[in-house]
This record gives sequence, C-alpha cells and structure tokens, in this order.
Amino acid sequence: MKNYDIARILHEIAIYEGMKGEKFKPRAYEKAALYIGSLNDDLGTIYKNGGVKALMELPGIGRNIAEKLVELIQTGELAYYEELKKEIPVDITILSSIEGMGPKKVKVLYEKLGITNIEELEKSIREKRVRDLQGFGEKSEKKILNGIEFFKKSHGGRFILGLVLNTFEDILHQLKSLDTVKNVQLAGSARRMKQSIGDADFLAASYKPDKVMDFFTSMPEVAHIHTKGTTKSTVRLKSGINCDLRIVPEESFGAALQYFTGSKQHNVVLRTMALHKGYKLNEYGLYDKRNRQIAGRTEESIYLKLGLPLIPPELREDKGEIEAARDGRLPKLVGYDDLKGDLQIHTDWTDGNNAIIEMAQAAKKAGLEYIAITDHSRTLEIARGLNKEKLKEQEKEIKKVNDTMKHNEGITILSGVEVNILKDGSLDLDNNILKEFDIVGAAVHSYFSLSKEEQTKRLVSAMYNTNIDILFHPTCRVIQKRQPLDVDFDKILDVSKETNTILEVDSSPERLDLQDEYIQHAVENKCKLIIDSDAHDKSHFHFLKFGISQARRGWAEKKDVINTLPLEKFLKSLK
DNA sequence: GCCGTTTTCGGCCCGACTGTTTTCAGTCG
Repeated sequence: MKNYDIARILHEIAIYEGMKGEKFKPRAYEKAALYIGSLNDDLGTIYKNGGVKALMELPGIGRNIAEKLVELIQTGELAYYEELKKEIPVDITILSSIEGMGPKKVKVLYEKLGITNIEELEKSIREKRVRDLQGFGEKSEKKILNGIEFFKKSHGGRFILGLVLNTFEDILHQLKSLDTVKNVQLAGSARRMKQSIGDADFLAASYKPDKVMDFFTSMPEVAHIHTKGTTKSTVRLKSGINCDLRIVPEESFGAALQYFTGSKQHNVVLRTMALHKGYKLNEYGLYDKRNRQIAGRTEESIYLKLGLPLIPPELREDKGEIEAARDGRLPKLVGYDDLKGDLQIHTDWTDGNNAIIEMAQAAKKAGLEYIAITDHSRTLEIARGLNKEKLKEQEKEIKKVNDTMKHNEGITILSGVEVNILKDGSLDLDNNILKEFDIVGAAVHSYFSLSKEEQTKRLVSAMYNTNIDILFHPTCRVIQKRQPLDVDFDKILDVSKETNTILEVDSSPERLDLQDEYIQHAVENKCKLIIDSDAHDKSHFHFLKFGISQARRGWAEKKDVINTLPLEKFLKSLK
C-alpha cells in the first residue's frame, strides 16, 4: 500500500470524525494524512526498518494512528475505517470536495435523503428535496448545484502555476492602478511558488474597501461571484480559477500578507509561538496582552518579534524552516537573478520553433551569458531527432553564430545534444560523436514503466558514461499527467556524486523535474544541480523562474547550482 | 488523537462570510 493510499484513508477518517461532531480528532487525522501524503520515503519501508516506534516518531503520529498504519501496511485494510464506511457508506472524498459541502452536510444528506454520491445529490436538488432539510434552503441548493458543475468541469482541479501566473499578474496590475489601493500583492500558494495551485489569493491595503471590491467582482474575466464582503470576496474567473481578494488597513498589510501566504501548517506553528510569548497573532497584526499591536505593517516585523529572521515564502511549509530560522540555519537560497547559463535549449533543427541565433538573442535578453544548444538525437523521431551527419552540420552552424554573437553581443553558444537513453541504458549516439560536444545531456523518453531495478540500472548505466555531463529531467514526471519514474533515487544520488553527473532541474512548467522534494534530497547529498529552461521557443526563457523557485523550495543555495558560475568555471566543473 | 520552554492532563489558530436563523452553525482558508 502506497503512502498516497494511506493518506487518502486517513483523510476520509478525518471527515468521518467531523461528521460525529468530534472537535479535534479530524484535525489530528488530517494532519497525519497531509504529512504522509507529502512524505518521500515509503511508509512501509520506514515500518520495516524501525517498527511501530519509527512510525510514532513521525510528526503528528502517536500510538493510535501508528497502530492503524501498521494494520494498513500489513493487511492493506483497516477495520476501524471499514466500520465507519459501513455506517455512512457515501462517496465521501468527492462529496466533501464540492464547494460548500462539509462533513455535517454530507451526513444530513445521507441520513435524511440517502444521498451517497454526486449523481444522487444532483437529482435530489433538481427534485427540490434538499431545500426542506434543516439548515438548507433554496440558496444552498443553488450553491451546491453550482459547486457540482464546477467539480465536473475541473475534476477537483488544480492549476499548473507556470501556465496561469500571468493571468494573476494582469489582475494584480489592474488592482495596482486603482487610486483607492495603497498596496497589493499576490499571496497564497502562488507566492510560495508551488508547482500547482487550487486558487489565487490577492491581498490589498485600502481604506475604501467597498470600491475595490466593486471593481474586483466586476472585472471582465469574472464568471461568477461566490461571496462579496467588505474584507473578503471570492470570484471564479472564466478560466475556472477561484480568486480571493482580502482587504486590510495599511498598518495590517504585513500581518495579512504573512497570514495569507501560508502555508496553513507554517502559520499554526507561528501562532503557537506567539501564544507562548504571551502574544496573539492574526491577520491584523501581532498583539500583546493589552491588545496593543506590536507588529504588522511589514511581514518582517512579525517574524522579528517572534525571534525569527524573515523566512522566504518558498520555504514556508513547516518542513523544518522555522527551526532552521530560529537556529540561524536558514539556507541562502539561490536567487532569481543568479543564473548565468542555460544548458538545455531546442531549436528549429528539431522540435523547437526558432533558429539558433534567435534563441541566443532571446537568452541574452533574459540576462544569460552562455547557453548550450541541445537538440534531440536520432531515435527521437517524434521530435525529428538529428543523426550524426545533421549534428555535424549543426555544430558548424553553431560555431558560425557563436563567432559573431560572442564578440558583438557578449553571449557564448556551446554545442550540445540531448542524447536519448535507450531501454537498456545504452545511448543512441556513439561515444566518439558525444565526446565532440561541449556539453551532453542524457534523457529518457520511452519505457517509463520498467521495474524499479531495471529503471535504476538504466539511468545509472548512462551516468557512468564519461561523456554524459547532465541527466536531463531525471524523473520524467509530467505534472498531473505522468508519475515520476520508479527508481531508487538514493542510488541515483550516490552515482551522481560518484560520477560527477549533474542533475537537472527542468524549468518547463509542466515538468519541474527534479521537483522540490527530490531537490532537497540532492542538496542534502551534496549533488550538483543545474537549472535549465528546456526552451522550445524564444519566449520560453521566463520558465527559468519556475525552475529557480522549485530549487528554492528544495532549499538549494547558489553553490549547489552550477550554472550560476561564470562560463570558464562552469566548464571546468564538468566531468 | 496528539503533544509538552505553563501542561503526562488539558489544551488544541482564528476570523470572515453565508444562509438559515432570530443568535448561530457550517464551511473555508
């Protein structure tokens, strides 16, 4: 049983406990579910190695939940959960994920109308049977119906940040231009630069919130107004994304920004810290015993009064950053302006849209000093992969462009290739060809579901090749589409270090591969990283921002990312 | 059900909005 399945069961138990009216059990189960869902190491393995004791050492897991975990790991089932399900046999995850539906409403609907799933719920509403229930009315029927429609369209939808961020920047821009708005910023998971987000949280400072709310709810991109108040409104955009706008007075802006940036877990810890110091922390500020605001205008002031330095948003996940901040151990994260090179770029020689020179000019504009052209090798037919004759020809072209660019525009173009790793770990270009390139990246593009042993052996074998400098998009995951390769990642890290093979952070918004958690493991193991755009178009260099943010979320420092080095030093650090 | 710089017992983050109420429960973040 995978962590994911265990997390789902704990999540469902949390909802069941909520139905029973339990106040704190839901939170305990939910916390455990969240932790296990985000855990990289296999829970079964942890149990095998350390027994029940090891499970109980995990945060949020005590004797009771640990014993349930053991039952799940050993038998794949949990009697307690089965009992709950028998008592109220409903499609609980889906029903409670509908906007406006929580444990209590799901329970009433089952007990009074026998509703167990989304179809039955929709039918009952259409028959106007829900409005007569205690606590429901015509408006709640409409609201739930709306939620069902949204659910069907977005199937529980999260949006890939890199594909929607510019929409938010537009809205931000519009809000900024209002003279009733003093300050405005994007908060929430978008500010923490999570790979995907459920909604967008805007925060503004204003003394005329009514006017700002009127504007916000009547923007042309708004499809539906969920709620509208003087400090908080929620709308759904035509693209299906929900957006919140919160408005606070200027002296509370920092506190509100801190609070609405989250994460929830990070905030719970901060609030508890405040309590221990005799303070109260809410979105309006940090208050002492006499209810006087002692911080809140800036985010930094809040952290400072709690005895902490400002923690970068990308780290705020309650994954050790608060302890690190307290002990002065916060990493000096790689910065958004630190990259000097980009070592995975495609051109119209294969599946890219632009010529070599166009890509070089765009890279220069993006502030880079060197790039590598790395088109696909021959077996990748879908991308019109290059054979050795074509590659020779391209190399000549690169030299030609490079000679003019280097002197006239101050950017160096390296010759490279994205060589395909075949099923058995061999490469589709000979070593005597590979050794001619300035830089070689190897990547998997097929056979994604080999056994863990085979897949690990395949990657390791490529990394032992002395011509391979970089492992491109190492896990091959595509967000919401393809799971990461099943590999022994610890082994990959060991071999990366042993062979000096660099691990790539591919910045393409749908890839972000390596992803944050894997990056953190790589950093802990002192492996070298590189952040590339994987640009297929001259407009793609802004992808780098998303790769950098992923690296920051993985606690990577400048020294861990070798394309922050100037060209000469960078070249010397290769195999 | 979890947890410990007040605590092995008794706390557990806290405020906004909505809809159905007639002062509040449920939901959300």
